[in-house]
Amino acid sequence: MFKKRRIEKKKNRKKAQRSSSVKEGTTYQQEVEVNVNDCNIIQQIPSSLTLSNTDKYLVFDLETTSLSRNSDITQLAAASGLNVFQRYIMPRCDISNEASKITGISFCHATNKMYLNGREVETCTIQQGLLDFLDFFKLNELPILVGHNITNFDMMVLENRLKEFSMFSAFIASVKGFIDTLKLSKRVFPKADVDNYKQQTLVKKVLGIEYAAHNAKDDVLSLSELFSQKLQSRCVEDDLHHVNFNSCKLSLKPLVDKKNY
DNA sequence: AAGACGCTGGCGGGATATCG
DNA sequence: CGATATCCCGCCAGCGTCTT
Repeated sequence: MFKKRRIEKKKNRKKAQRSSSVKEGTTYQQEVEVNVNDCNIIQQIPSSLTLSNTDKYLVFDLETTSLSRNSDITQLAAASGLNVFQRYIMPRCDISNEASKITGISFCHATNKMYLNGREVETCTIQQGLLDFLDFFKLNELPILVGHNITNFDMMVLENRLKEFSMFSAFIASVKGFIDTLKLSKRVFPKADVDNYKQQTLVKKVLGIEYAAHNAKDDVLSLSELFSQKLQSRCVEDDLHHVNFNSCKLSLKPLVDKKNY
Protein backbone atom coordinates (compact mmCIF):
# COMPACT_ATOMS: atom_id res chain seq x y z
CA MET A 1 0.00 0.00 0.00
CA PHE A 2 2.73 2.42 1.02
CA LYS A 3 4.86 1.32 -1.86
CA LYS A 4 2.14 2.07 -4.36
CA ARG A 5 1.92 5.64 -3.15
CA ARG A 6 5.66 6.07 -3.14
CA ILE A 7 6.01 4.76 -6.66
CA GLU A 8 3.39 7.24 -7.77
CA LYS A 9 5.32 10.02 -6.10
CA LYS A 10 8.51 8.81 -7.68
CA LYS A 11 6.98 8.99 -11.12
CA ASN A 12 5.94 12.55 -10.45
CA ARG A 13 9.38 13.49 -9.22
CA LYS A 14 11.08 12.05 -12.26
CA LYS A 15 8.78 14.05 -14.41
CA ALA A 16 9.69 17.20 -12.53
CA GLN A 17 13.38 16.39 -12.72
CA ARG A 18 13.32 15.93 -16.44
CA SER A 19 11.74 19.30 -16.94
CA SER A 20 14.30 21.04 -14.74
CA SER A 21 17.39 19.06 -15.70
CA VAL A 22 18.21 21.50 -18.45
CA LYS A 23 18.81 24.24 -15.92
CA GLU A 24 20.74 22.13 -13.49
CA GLY A 25 23.94 22.12 -15.43
CA THR A 26 26.88 20.70 -13.52
CA THR A 27 25.09 19.84 -10.32
CA TYR A 28 25.81 16.15 -10.44
CA GLN A 29 29.29 16.21 -11.84
CA GLN A 30 31.72 14.35 -9.71
CA GLU A 31 34.23 16.48 -7.91
CA VAL A 32 35.05 14.62 -4.77
CA GLU A 33 38.80 14.72 -5.15
CA VAL A 34 40.61 16.79 -2.59
CA ASN A 35 43.21 19.07 -4.01
CA VAL A 36 46.52 19.50 -2.29
CA ASN A 37 46.07 23.16 -1.46
CA ASP A 38 43.01 22.37 0.59
CA CYS A 39 44.92 19.79 2.58
CA ASN A 40 47.53 22.30 3.60
CA ILE A 41 44.92 24.51 5.18
CA ILE A 42 43.44 21.73 7.25
CA GLN A 43 44.83 21.50 10.71
CA GLN A 44 46.00 18.15 11.88
CA ILE A 45 43.52 16.66 14.30
CA PRO A 46 45.36 16.19 17.58
CA SER A 47 45.50 12.78 19.15
CA SER A 48 42.92 12.18 21.85
CA LEU A 49 43.62 13.38 25.36
CA THR A 50 43.54 11.31 28.50
CA LEU A 51 42.32 12.27 31.95
CA SER A 52 44.56 11.93 34.94
CA ASN A 53 43.70 12.23 38.61
CA THR A 54 46.37 14.89 38.97
CA ASP A 55 44.60 17.18 36.50
CA LYS A 56 43.68 20.66 37.70
CA TYR A 57 40.38 22.14 36.61
CA LEU A 58 39.80 25.81 35.86
CA VAL A 59 36.19 26.92 35.58
CA PHE A 60 35.59 30.03 33.49
CA ASP A 61 32.80 32.15 32.08
CA LEU A 62 32.40 35.13 29.77
CA GLU A 63 29.81 37.87 29.60
CA THR A 64 29.76 39.43 26.15
CA THR A 65 28.20 42.24 24.16
CA SER A 66 25.87 39.89 22.24
CA LEU A 67 25.34 36.31 21.14
CA SER A 68 27.57 36.74 18.12
CA ARG A 69 30.79 34.70 18.19
CA ASN A 70 32.55 37.88 17.22
CA SER A 71 31.26 39.73 20.27
CA ASP A 72 33.49 41.69 22.56
CA ILE A 73 33.96 40.40 26.08
CA THR A 74 32.52 42.55 28.89
CA GLN A 75 33.37 40.36 31.86
CA LEU A 76 35.78 37.49 32.28
CA ALA A 77 35.94 35.28 35.36
CA ALA A 78 37.66 32.06 36.32
CA ALA A 79 38.15 29.90 39.39
CA SER A 80 40.75 27.27 40.10
CA GLY A 81 40.64 25.75 43.55
CA LEU A 82 40.51 28.69 45.93
CA ASN A 83 41.97 31.13 43.42
CA VAL A 84 39.48 33.42 41.70
CA PHE A 85 40.08 35.64 38.69
CA GLN A 86 37.80 38.45 37.59
CA ARG A 87 37.96 41.36 35.14
CA TYR A 88 35.47 43.79 33.69
CA ILE A 89 36.54 44.62 30.17
CA MET A 90 35.85 47.71 28.08
CA PRO A 91 33.95 46.66 24.97
CA ARG A 92 34.79 48.35 21.67
CA CYS A 93 31.33 47.84 20.28
CA ASP A 94 27.87 48.53 21.68
CA ILE A 95 26.36 46.12 24.16
CA SER A 96 23.14 44.70 22.75
CA ASN A 97 19.97 45.46 24.67
CA GLU A 98 19.41 41.80 25.43
CA ALA A 99 22.95 41.34 26.74
CA SER A 100 22.78 44.48 28.86
CA LYS A 101 19.47 43.40 30.33
CA ILE A 102 20.73 39.95 31.20
CA THR A 103 24.16 40.86 32.57
CA GLY A 104 23.27 44.22 34.12
CA ILE A 105 26.36 45.62 32.45
CA SER A 106 26.33 48.94 30.59
CA PHE A 107 29.12 51.02 29.12
CA CYS A 108 29.43 54.70 28.26
CA HIS A 109 31.75 55.19 25.30
CA ALA A 110 31.99 58.94 25.94
CA THR A 111 33.41 58.56 29.44
CA ASN A 112 34.84 55.04 29.10
CA LYS A 113 33.02 54.06 32.25
CA MET A 114 31.37 50.72 32.87
CA TYR A 115 28.45 50.12 35.19
CA LEU A 116 27.09 46.98 36.81
CA ASN A 117 23.46 47.58 37.69
CA GLY A 118 24.20 51.31 37.76
CA ARG A 119 27.31 51.11 39.93
CA GLU A 120 30.63 51.94 38.32
CA VAL A 121 33.13 49.10 38.13
CA GLU A 122 36.85 49.03 37.48
CA THR A 123 37.76 48.02 33.94
CA CYS A 124 40.72 47.09 31.80
CA THR A 125 41.37 46.74 28.06
CA ILE A 126 40.57 43.51 26.27
CA GLN A 127 44.25 42.87 25.61
CA GLN A 128 45.21 43.35 29.26
CA GLY A 129 42.30 41.19 30.38
CA LEU A 130 43.37 38.36 28.12
CA LEU A 131 46.99 38.64 29.24
CA ASP A 132 45.93 38.47 32.88
CA PHE A 133 43.70 35.53 32.05
CA LEU A 134 46.60 33.61 30.52
CA ASP A 135 48.71 34.50 33.56
CA PHE A 136 46.02 33.01 35.77
CA PHE A 137 46.42 29.69 33.94
CA LYS A 138 50.01 29.53 35.12
CA LEU A 139 48.95 28.99 38.72
CA ASN A 140 48.50 25.40 37.64
CA GLU A 141 50.34 23.40 35.06
CA LEU A 142 48.15 22.84 32.00
CA PRO A 143 44.72 23.16 33.60
CA ILE A 144 41.60 21.72 32.00
CA LEU A 145 39.10 24.47 31.24
CA VAL A 146 35.54 23.89 32.38
CA GLY A 147 32.42 25.84 31.45
CA HIS A 148 28.77 25.63 30.49
CA ASN A 149 27.99 25.35 26.78
CA ILE A 150 31.53 26.58 26.09
CA THR A 151 31.96 24.34 23.04
CA ASN A 152 29.49 26.40 21.07
CA PHE A 153 29.86 29.78 22.65
CA ASP A 154 32.61 30.77 25.08
CA MET A 155 35.43 28.89 23.38
CA MET A 156 34.50 30.42 20.04
CA VAL A 157 34.30 33.97 21.36
CA LEU A 158 37.50 33.52 23.32
CA GLU A 159 39.32 32.05 20.34
CA ASN A 160 38.32 34.97 18.14
CA ARG A 161 39.50 37.56 20.63
CA LEU A 162 42.75 35.71 21.40
CA LYS A 163 43.55 35.42 17.70
CA GLU A 164 42.93 39.11 17.27
CA PHE A 165 45.83 39.78 19.64
CA SER A 166 47.97 36.88 18.42
CA MET A 167 47.60 35.13 21.75
CA PHE A 168 45.88 31.97 20.59
CA SER A 169 49.01 29.85 20.31
CA ALA A 170 50.10 30.94 23.77
CA PHE A 171 46.65 29.98 24.98
CA ILE A 172 46.81 26.54 23.40
CA ALA A 173 50.21 25.98 24.94
CA SER A 174 49.03 26.78 28.44
CA VAL A 175 45.94 24.58 28.78
CA LYS A 176 45.45 20.85 28.44
CA GLY A 177 41.93 20.89 27.02
CA PHE A 178 38.37 21.73 27.89
CA ILE A 179 35.21 20.09 29.19
CA ASP A 180 31.67 21.30 28.50
CA THR A 181 29.39 20.90 31.52
CA LEU A 182 26.28 21.15 29.35
CA LYS A 183 27.07 17.94 27.53
CA LEU A 184 28.24 16.34 30.75
CA SER A 185 25.10 17.35 32.66
CA LYS A 186 22.83 15.93 29.99
CA ARG A 187 24.42 12.56 30.62
CA VAL A 188 24.65 12.75 34.40
CA PHE A 189 21.35 14.36 35.43
CA PRO A 190 18.06 12.80 34.27
CA LYS A 191 15.86 15.33 32.50
CA ALA A 192 12.97 14.58 34.86
CA ASP A 193 15.11 15.73 37.83
CA VAL A 194 16.18 19.08 36.45
CA ASP A 195 13.51 20.25 33.95
CA ASN A 196 16.14 21.92 31.75
CA TYR A 197 19.92 22.20 31.53
CA LYS A 198 20.45 25.93 31.95
CA GLN A 199 23.32 26.47 34.38
CA GLN A 200 21.10 28.42 36.76
CA THR A 201 18.54 25.62 36.85
CA LEU A 202 21.11 22.90 37.42
CA VAL A 203 22.66 24.75 40.35
CA LYS A 204 19.26 25.27 41.89
CA LYS A 205 17.92 21.75 41.36
CA VAL A 206 21.08 19.80 42.07
CA LEU A 207 22.78 21.90 44.74
CA GLY A 208 19.69 23.68 46.03
CA ILE A 209 21.41 27.05 45.65
CA GLU A 210 19.95 30.27 44.19
CA TYR A 211 22.58 32.70 42.96
CA ALA A 212 23.15 35.84 40.87
CA ALA A 213 23.15 34.20 37.47
CA HIS A 214 24.74 36.02 34.54
CA ASN A 215 27.45 37.61 36.57
CA ALA A 216 30.57 35.86 35.34
CA LYS A 217 32.09 35.60 38.80
CA ASP A 218 29.00 34.13 40.46
CA ASP A 219 28.45 31.83 37.50
CA VAL A 220 31.99 30.58 37.87
CA LEU A 221 31.77 30.03 41.62
CA SER A 222 28.49 28.13 41.44
CA LEU A 223 29.56 26.06 38.45
CA SER A 224 32.77 25.27 40.31
CA GLU A 225 30.71 23.78 43.13
CA LEU A 226 28.47 21.85 40.79
CA PHE A 227 31.43 20.49 38.89
CA SER A 228 33.54 19.41 41.84
CA GLN A 229 30.61 17.90 43.73
CA LYS A 230 28.62 16.20 41.02
CA LEU A 231 30.34 16.18 37.66
CA GLN A 232 34.09 15.83 37.95
CA SER A 233 33.93 12.20 39.06
CA ARG A 234 31.68 11.37 36.12
CA CYS A 235 33.99 12.70 33.43
CA VAL A 236 35.21 10.30 30.78
CA GLU A 237 37.87 10.77 28.13
CA ASP A 238 35.20 11.55 25.56
CA ASP A 239 34.28 14.70 27.46
CA LEU A 240 37.75 16.19 27.21
CA HIS A 241 38.29 18.16 24.02
CA HIS A 242 41.46 19.67 22.64
CA VAL A 243 41.37 23.49 22.55
CA ASN A 244 41.98 23.18 18.84
CA PHE A 245 38.60 21.50 18.55
CA ASN A 246 36.82 24.44 16.97
CA SER A 247 39.84 25.46 14.94
CA CYS A 248 40.01 22.01 13.39
CA LYS A 249 36.32 21.99 12.69
CA LEU A 250 36.57 25.38 11.05
CA SER A 251 39.47 24.30 8.89
CA LEU A 252 37.43 21.34 7.66
CA LYS A 253 34.48 23.50 6.72
CA PRO A 254 35.59 24.15 3.13
CA LEU A 255 35.75 20.40 2.56
CA VAL A 256 32.34 19.82 4.03
CA ASP A 257 30.88 22.61 1.95
CA LYS A 258 32.44 21.12 -1.14
CA LYS A 259 30.87 17.78 -0.33
CA ASN A 260 27.47 19.31 0.16
CA TYR A 261 27.72 21.13 -3.10
C1' DA B 1 18.47 38.28 18.12
C1' DA B 2 22.90 34.46 16.00
C1' DG B 3 24.44 30.12 15.57
C1' DA B 4 25.61 25.41 16.78
C1' DC B 5 24.09 20.80 18.01
C1' DG B 6 20.91 16.93 19.18
C1' DC B 7 16.68 14.73 18.45
C1' DT B 8 12.84 13.23 15.64
C1' DG B 9 9.62 12.12 12.10
C1' DG B 10 9.04 11.50 7.36
C1' DC B 11 10.94 10.03 3.12
C1' DG B 12 13.75 7.42 -0.30
C1' DG B 13 15.21 3.29 -1.76
C1' DG B 14 17.56 -1.20 -1.47
C1' DA B 15 16.76 -5.85 0.28
C1' DT B 16 13.63 -9.25 1.38
C1' DA B 17 9.00 -11.53 1.59
C1' DT B 18 4.70 -12.97 -0.28
C1' DC B 19 1.40 -14.11 -3.75
C1' DG B 20 -0.53 -15.42 -8.31
C1' DC C 1 9.03 -14.19 -13.00
C1' DG C 2 6.49 -9.91 -12.11
C1' DA C 3 4.02 -7.12 -8.95
C1' DT C 4 3.12 -5.69 -4.55
C1' DA C 5 4.03 -5.42 0.60
C1' DT C 6 7.10 -5.04 4.41
C1' DC C 7 11.35 -4.07 6.76
C1' DC C 8 15.24 -1.48 7.69
C1' DC C 9 18.65 2.09 7.50
C1' DG C 10 20.64 6.54 5.96
C1' DC C 11 19.54 11.22 5.20
C1' DC C 12 17.69 15.73 6.17
C1' DA C 13 14.49 19.57 7.30
C1' DG C 14 12.52 21.43 11.24
C1' DC C 15 12.22 22.25 15.85
C1' DG C 16 13.92 22.79 20.64
C1' DT C 17 17.63 24.29 23.62
C1' DC C 18 21.66 26.49 25.24
C1' DT C 19 25.08 30.73 25.46
C1' DT C 20 24.98 36.69 25.93
